[in-house]
Amino acid sequence: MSAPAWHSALRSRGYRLTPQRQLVLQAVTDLGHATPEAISESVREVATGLSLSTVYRTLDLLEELGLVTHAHLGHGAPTYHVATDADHVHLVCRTCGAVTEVAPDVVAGVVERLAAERGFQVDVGHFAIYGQCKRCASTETTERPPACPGG
Amino acid sequence: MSAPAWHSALRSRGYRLTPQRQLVLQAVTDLGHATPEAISESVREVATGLSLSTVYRTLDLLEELGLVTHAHLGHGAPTYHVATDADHVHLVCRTCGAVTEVAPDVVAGVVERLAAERGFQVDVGHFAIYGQCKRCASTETTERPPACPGG
DNA sequence: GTTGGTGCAAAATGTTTGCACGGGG
DNA sequence: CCCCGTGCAAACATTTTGCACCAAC
Repeated sequence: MSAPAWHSALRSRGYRLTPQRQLVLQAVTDLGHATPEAISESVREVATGLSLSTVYRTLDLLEELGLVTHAHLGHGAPTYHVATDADHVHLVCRTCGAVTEVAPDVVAGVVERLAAERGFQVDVGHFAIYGQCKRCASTETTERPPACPGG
Repeated sequence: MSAPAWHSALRSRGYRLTPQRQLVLQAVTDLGHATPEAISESVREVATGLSLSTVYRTLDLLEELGLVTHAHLGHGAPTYHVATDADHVHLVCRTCGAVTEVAPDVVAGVVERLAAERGFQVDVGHFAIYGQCKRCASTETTERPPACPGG
């Protein structure tokens, strides 16, 4: 493990090393795409008493330090992942809510075009691409599932 | 006015015509990108007593009928617009929060590719494209504005 | 006159904040 | 020993829901 990495990321900025911060970072690493609520539950499986507000404060801190980032996959809670994870784009189905990851090169053309034409630096992973997956599109006319699971 | 259009959209599905529904649809039309809160305030300028829960229920209904749609421009409230508006993509700056609209043909390549390779039908307007605008990118090293206005 | 729609208030969901105590450095 | 970080509870922001009344048809 690269324990020294986040270790010094905190220390060098004057922040303290606490078991809570280690637990949250570990949970984000383990869970992949984790909501604050999920992180809180995950931590509670191995330790007691980590409060939800500490999870929020810790995620803010870890994000400020560049150790984690968050993405919006729907109208619900954001999901956090470790910053060392490779960038990826999320496809979210409006009908079944399924989340699929695709490589960022799928949107590379758009990224380059917006950079060249507008000087806009795209963060490809931050918001999902929304739409309808193959299966749901094909059953479209037959069934009409209720609402918009992913927002 | 195409009053008969939404008129019959409601009636043909067995829904009633109410002043509240007309007011909400009018407000969405007038405001362009409107949050439920903004709609509520807008309506209150011309009428009294429209409750916020009715705004939410009415927006759900109008969306189900295909008269309005919503988009997520940040971590805050979603924005609603009339479905007859032309599709457009939103660029949101992580630093200053500015929202810019771009034509959907900028992302047409991605849309086609995902349709061809994955059978995924993209709703280009639903989630914004997140990143950093030209001005904020150029002042990046100088200033460090606080957080993430657009989420 | 029926029944669906509305207003109000309360609950649910997601996040932030004030404050006193305790542990990290 | 200092004071940052934590837990707890309460505030906050947004959306949903239960229920009685009222209005559209």
